[in-house]
Amino acid sequence: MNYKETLNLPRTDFPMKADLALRELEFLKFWEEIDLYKLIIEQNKLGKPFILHDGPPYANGDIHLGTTLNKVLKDFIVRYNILKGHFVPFVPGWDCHGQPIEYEVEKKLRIEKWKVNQEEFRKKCKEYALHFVERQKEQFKRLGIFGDWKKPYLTLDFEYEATNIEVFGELYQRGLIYKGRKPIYWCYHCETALAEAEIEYSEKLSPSIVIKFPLKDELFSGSSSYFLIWTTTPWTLPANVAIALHPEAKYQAIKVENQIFILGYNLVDKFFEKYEVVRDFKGKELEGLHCTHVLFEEKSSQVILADFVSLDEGTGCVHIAPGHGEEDYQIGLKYNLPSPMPVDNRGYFTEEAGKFKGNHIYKANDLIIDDLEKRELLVRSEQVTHSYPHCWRCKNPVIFRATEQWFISMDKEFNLRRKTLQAIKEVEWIPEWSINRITSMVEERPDWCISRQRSWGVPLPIFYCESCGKELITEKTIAVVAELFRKEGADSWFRKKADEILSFEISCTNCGGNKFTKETDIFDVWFESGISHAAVLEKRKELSWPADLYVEGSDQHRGWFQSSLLTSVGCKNAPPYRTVLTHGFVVDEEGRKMSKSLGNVIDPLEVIKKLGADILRIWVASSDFSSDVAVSNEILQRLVEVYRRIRNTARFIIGNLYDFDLKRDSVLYQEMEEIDKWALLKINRLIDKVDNYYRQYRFHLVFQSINFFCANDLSAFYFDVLKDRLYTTLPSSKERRSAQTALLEILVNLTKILSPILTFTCEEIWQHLPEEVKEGAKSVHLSKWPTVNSKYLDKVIEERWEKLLSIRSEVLKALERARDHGIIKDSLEASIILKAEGSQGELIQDYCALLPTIFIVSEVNLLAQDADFTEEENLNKIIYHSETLKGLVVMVARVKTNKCERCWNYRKSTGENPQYPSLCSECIRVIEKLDKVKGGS
RNA sequence: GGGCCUAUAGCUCAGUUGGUUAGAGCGCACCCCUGAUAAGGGUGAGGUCUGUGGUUCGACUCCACAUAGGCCCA
Repeated sequence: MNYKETLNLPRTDFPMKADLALRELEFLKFWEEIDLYKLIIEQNKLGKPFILHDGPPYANGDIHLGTTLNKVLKDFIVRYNILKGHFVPFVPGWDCHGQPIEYEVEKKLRIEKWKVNQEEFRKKCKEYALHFVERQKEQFKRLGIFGDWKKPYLTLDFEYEATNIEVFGELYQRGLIYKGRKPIYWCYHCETALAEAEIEYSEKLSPSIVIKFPLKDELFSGSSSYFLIWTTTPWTLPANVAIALHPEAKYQAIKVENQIFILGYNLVDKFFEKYEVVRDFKGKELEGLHCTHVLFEEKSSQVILADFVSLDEGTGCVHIAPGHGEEDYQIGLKYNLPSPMPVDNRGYFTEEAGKFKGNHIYKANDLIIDDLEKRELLVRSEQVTHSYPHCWRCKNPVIFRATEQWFISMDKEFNLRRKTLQAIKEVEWIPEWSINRITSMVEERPDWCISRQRSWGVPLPIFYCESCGKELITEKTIAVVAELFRKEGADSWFRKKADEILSFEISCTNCGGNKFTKETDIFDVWFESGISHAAVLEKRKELSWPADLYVEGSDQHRGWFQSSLLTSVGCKNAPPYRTVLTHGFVVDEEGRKMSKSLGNVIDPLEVIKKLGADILRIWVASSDFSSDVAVSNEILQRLVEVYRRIRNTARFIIGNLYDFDLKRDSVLYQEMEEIDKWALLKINRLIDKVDNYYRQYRFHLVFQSINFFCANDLSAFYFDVLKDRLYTTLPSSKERRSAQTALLEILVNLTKILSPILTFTCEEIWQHLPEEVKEGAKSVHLSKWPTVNSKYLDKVIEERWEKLLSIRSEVLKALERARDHGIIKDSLEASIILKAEGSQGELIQDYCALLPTIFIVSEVNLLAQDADFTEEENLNKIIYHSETLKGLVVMVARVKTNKCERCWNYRKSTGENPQYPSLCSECIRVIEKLDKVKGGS
């Protein structure tokens, strides 16, 4: 007779195979249909607001694992807070302006920027940006990211563009904005500024000269002294203002034919064969000396110190022209040096270059060398070929040239630096080292250059007087431009003439003129994204300023964290965020960064197609994001296994609830089996633990704890033990209903606490749960975080079962030995006798009746206190002395009773009833009752 | 070259204020089950805690240096 049909085996249509790539799409559709975002926002509108402000990714290309990591982390936080009942509007954003898009548009459309008008070009840029906004939006949605995708913020929104103007105006009012000079790449042929990406390096032939700067100060009596410097750009010498030495490096003064030369100690032999050493110096001992300018005797050049000076090439003494180099410029700021700029747009020397005026710089090279030779200041002159930046367009060599730029001052009266450093202290930075990083960056950063000579961005709202050139920035002009941008967008700046914009009575504060021109520069895109707190948090009614949280990669200490902070402190004297959370970068399994050349790039879109978004989400959840996060195919494969375990845990429960009706069948806590109480205790401990981990943003611990619970507490123990009761007892028996009551509660809670991570799978589980437990939530994401039921936290049960479990693990070891010796195969074939002392013995005594269930064996007996095992060689039994539990001895033998065909236990009663020769008495009782039920119906 | 960060089993992570034989999940090997079945259970093998010095009665833990890697600068 086949008794299988009399068992209550699990039944479910919840598939074992996830098929995430396909199934996830259904849930996306479902969420879309019910407009989940709106429902959640509506449901939590009275909750405490939690504002996580999204940093805008650049609208260029598809998402990668870096953006995936960032958005998924944010999503965990957002969803956890939603479950906690908070009001969590999440408005995603995109950074839409800037040079990379300009570059791509030029390249892709093969249009030459200077041949189309600016408006046309900007239109193309806009199309390009919007195209990628849409693409990335779909990709983020596919990842299961919760957010207001219907109304994201874009830095090219009119309102957003207008806010740039307002913030600029505010900063200007407060005296933070000034016009200064800064060297940038400049092509004299195209007469334009160039961005980093528009530079190509190629070989160039240049003069290479070593010259001597006469020392003015008397250092060594009797002889004239000189600093030796080396340069490959003689044309920059007219702009020389200083000579830089390395502060810690060793320098030497040497005497050659009554002239004294000062240069790097280890470089002397490169220049001189015969010499006499006069003295050694450290670079810093020479600071503050003055030399006569090599070209203009009336000018001087001072000796300064700079860490960037190298003693590996040249002379160890570096010619400094702040107008012609980034490093020179920076050090010039530090020493407050002038930055003469005697070169015009076309590469010709101006008045400022005195006798070289009117000459093109490359022609002037020769003139300068001649001049130096005439005045006996030239030591060596030759030609070298070296790698040099060229214009990508016209292929001519570019120059570094200081031009007028707009800056935000760090140290003027307002003292932005000091205020920002103060503001940093008011913010919580996670992890802790993050505060050091931002602090030292703000301490050391130079003034912020906010102007760019490009087209794709928001113009600086500045007018210039046509007659005297003075800039015009007033409250009124700012308001007018802001209003214009709000209505027509920044494009209007390029469309309209200055007097069309300034359609009211206004005159120059300097000369009274009333004709104006417009500024052609645009804002640095970091300024644009840096004002998002003003353009988004302050302007959108569902949001508020400051944000509770910013979450970005560690590179943003220099980027968005800082640009946001500076604009916020500049306008409001306060930081735009309460907490800043930083994450690391995505690297491969060896810790190397992802790059095409290393061939270790993993595309999230491919992973989604193959494995599903939930696997990527698990990847994020399993990693400690505070440092770099590794990914590889092996890592993803491991995660698939982990996923399966969790999925099957849920499936097992669902399958065992097929006949459970919560209202009809649930068992009161106090009437439950003790092991079921233990299971409820465990899930509640887990809820509490995981709650704390979520709050601390320690998602990998959330995930580990849940994983451990599923694998260890449930699958390996609770479920395994439960099967007998679930399958073999009468369907409506209290024991079985007790188990089902616990199982349902476990699954409901598990699903909720896991839903911020496994968004899709938890929704799938939710759809398989009975309505009564959902409290009306048609999506798991509309449910509430479970409250820990303190009634379940029974310490006595907890301690007792911890001990029982440790005994169990010893018994399992003994069973394994018995298996090795061929005494048993299935653990139900085992009969166990335990010997234990003291409290352990008492515990075993108390639970003796339950132990066969817990151990999944057929018989367990306790050896009398004074008795002992006879340790004779016996092939039919195993005696195992526990190493970890003192005094515990486990004897395993094969049962002598017969196997019940239905429940598979070996029992004395099996076969006693001739009517059911293969069943035990317990199964007979169940069968007869089942028959009665069947017969009656 | 500078600032900040990271380094524990094949993979992902724990490891409380320095204190016994360094833990877990996954993977792997072997075994069991075939009533969670393209599932489930058990046992086990894996670690000079990146290296070298130092502090200490005692260091995975504290200090210094080095190596490898990451981010940001130069």
